[in-house]
Amino acid sequence: MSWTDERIDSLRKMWEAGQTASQIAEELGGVSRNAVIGKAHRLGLQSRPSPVKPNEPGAAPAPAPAKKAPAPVETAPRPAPTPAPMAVSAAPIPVSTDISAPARPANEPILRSVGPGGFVRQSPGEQQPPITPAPPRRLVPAKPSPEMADKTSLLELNDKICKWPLGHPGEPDFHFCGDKVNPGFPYCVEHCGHAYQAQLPRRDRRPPPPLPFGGPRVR
DNA sequence: CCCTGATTCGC
DNA sequence: GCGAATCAGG
Repeated sequence: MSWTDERIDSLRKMWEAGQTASQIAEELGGVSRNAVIGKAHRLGLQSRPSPVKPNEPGAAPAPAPAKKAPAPVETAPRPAPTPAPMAVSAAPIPVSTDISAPARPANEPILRSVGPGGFVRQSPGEQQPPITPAPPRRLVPAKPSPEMADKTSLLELNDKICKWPLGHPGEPDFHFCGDKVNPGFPYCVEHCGHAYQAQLPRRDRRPPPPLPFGGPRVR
């Protein structure tokens, strides 16, 4: 594989979006994690918070046992590491379900029970969902933008809507189908047609584009 | 062990 | 320029 303009562009975007080198490599395909890192550096991409970098030039009495190359200690003024702002989407997602909490008479006491371990159970109409679960690390920071307004985000997935991904993780407009699911499946009828074929895929991920012909017969 | 990014250096 | 090998921290 070679670094075509497109691939370099993808690398740039994903790197800047905070994807790990492994993820980028996997996504691009045909390259190793090392290749991605190497390329990123050659491109002059800003290194993101590395697990192994908090270097202070001031005190360096440490022996630093260089086995191979006694590298001349270069204290290049590294630009401030980009803090990679995790945009927590304070999404006021309208959980419109039919379990609409009926307004409880104000004077009626809240019924709670205490479960094993001492935690307090909430009563049915009492769910307070203000706590947005911290998105798993590695997720691309949410970008609250108008373009995303009607896109189904990861956080909005549930059992009733199609989870078919559109676009690629890390790209700004990545989202999910969001249509009503084919009952019993995670996708809508249309995408079930894509997901379930005569035989499920092997270990591969993306056969379609880069195969002029020669690959397994694709309809 | 796993993961991460950084660096080196032969090609 | 490329990337495997290696390093080193979490």
